[in-house]
Amino acid sequence: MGKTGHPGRRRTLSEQDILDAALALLAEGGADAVTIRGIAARVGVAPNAVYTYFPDKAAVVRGLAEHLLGRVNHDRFTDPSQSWRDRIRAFALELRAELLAHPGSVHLMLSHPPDGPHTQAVRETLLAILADAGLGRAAADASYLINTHLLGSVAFEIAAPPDDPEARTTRFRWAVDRLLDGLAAHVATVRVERSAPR
Amino acid sequence: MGKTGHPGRRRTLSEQDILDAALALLAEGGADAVTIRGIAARVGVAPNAVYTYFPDKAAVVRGLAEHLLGRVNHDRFTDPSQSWRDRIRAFALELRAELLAHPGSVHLMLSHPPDGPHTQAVRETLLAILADAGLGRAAADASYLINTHLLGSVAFEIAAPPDDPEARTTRFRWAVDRLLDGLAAHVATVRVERSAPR
DNA sequence: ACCTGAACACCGTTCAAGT
DNA sequence: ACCTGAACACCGTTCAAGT
Repeated sequence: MGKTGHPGRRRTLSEQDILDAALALLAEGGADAVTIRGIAARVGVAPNAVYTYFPDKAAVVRGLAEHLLGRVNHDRFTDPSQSWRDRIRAFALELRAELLAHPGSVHLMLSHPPDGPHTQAVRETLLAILADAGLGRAAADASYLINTHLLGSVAFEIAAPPDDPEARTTRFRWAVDRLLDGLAAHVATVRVERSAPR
Repeated sequence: MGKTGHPGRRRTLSEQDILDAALALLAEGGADAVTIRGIAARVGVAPNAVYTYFPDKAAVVRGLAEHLLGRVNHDRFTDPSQSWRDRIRAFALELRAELLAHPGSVHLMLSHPPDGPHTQAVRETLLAILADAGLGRAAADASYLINTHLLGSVAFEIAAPPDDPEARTTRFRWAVDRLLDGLAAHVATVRVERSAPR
């Protein structure tokens, strides 16, 4: 199906092959190792052949970030039997773990902000939780606050000298709890406004 | 004074000349434009001559970040006549403005975390305010929370498409206020522990 | 000590050409 | 349509040599 064009054409590669190679390079050598030439060498092709699948390096990097965000399981955060605080805590910890597992991914996302379907799915999951929490119109700002803290936090952790990883997790949880306290205080404000609109 | 060594030597450059050139390149072309060869060309010297003043590019970049942090005026944040909330708000807004004025500086700091005297001065100013706020042992974690949010926030703002700058400032202030609410709630907790130690 | 010229080992990207 | 070889315009860094 689809318009495969002429049938006699070679398509030795797929976009996924390229993203897999990029992911492997990211895992082995960090963000600096994610290189068009390195990807090409890893999939056994000339460097410029990569440009058949992606228009430029930025597109490859966005695809890579998308691929990473596609690995998060949303179901655990939409379960309404848990409190919104617990759900956001779990959400933040899961994404942090995913980003920490791929050092350099944060720098890639900060320099080339992704905006594909997986990215939007993650954004909407977070927005749904915040709406459940009762943040109303401020849900978007709260989402921005959490994303911002998450990326900044992981970027710092990767750049900083490797001290005790358990202490870093504790520090991250502490920060998230302060954030949640701040959001909870604002929820109370919103509630007051809503019950006394004038 | 000092040990200038042999008097007949040329010293056409200073470390400051190199940092000034790097700052100009950062202002003109962003983080990617900060390049050893570009700096050398701008100060009128062969590329490898830069290695006489700095051991490698990372050192230049750290020096550049240091230079930027040296521009913040600490006095405005140590004034005890203002509330700690106002002082942290001013601190965050000032640093954000300084970083936004030099697009790319955040990426430089995130990839090469600075640790010179100006960096430490900024850190200690923030710690002092947080100690004033009554955060006690949690001051370090709170400082980390604010730094993390600040850098992540600015990185996001620079990477995102240039929408209304005033709206972005409003969003930033909103986020800082949520953070302060969260910290204030924790101050109350600390106070309770201190007045009832057993 | 400070600077130069030349080189090494890389980059991303483009172009012309082959199938 | 997809791939190759060759090239262009860059990087950071090192080395040997000059003063």
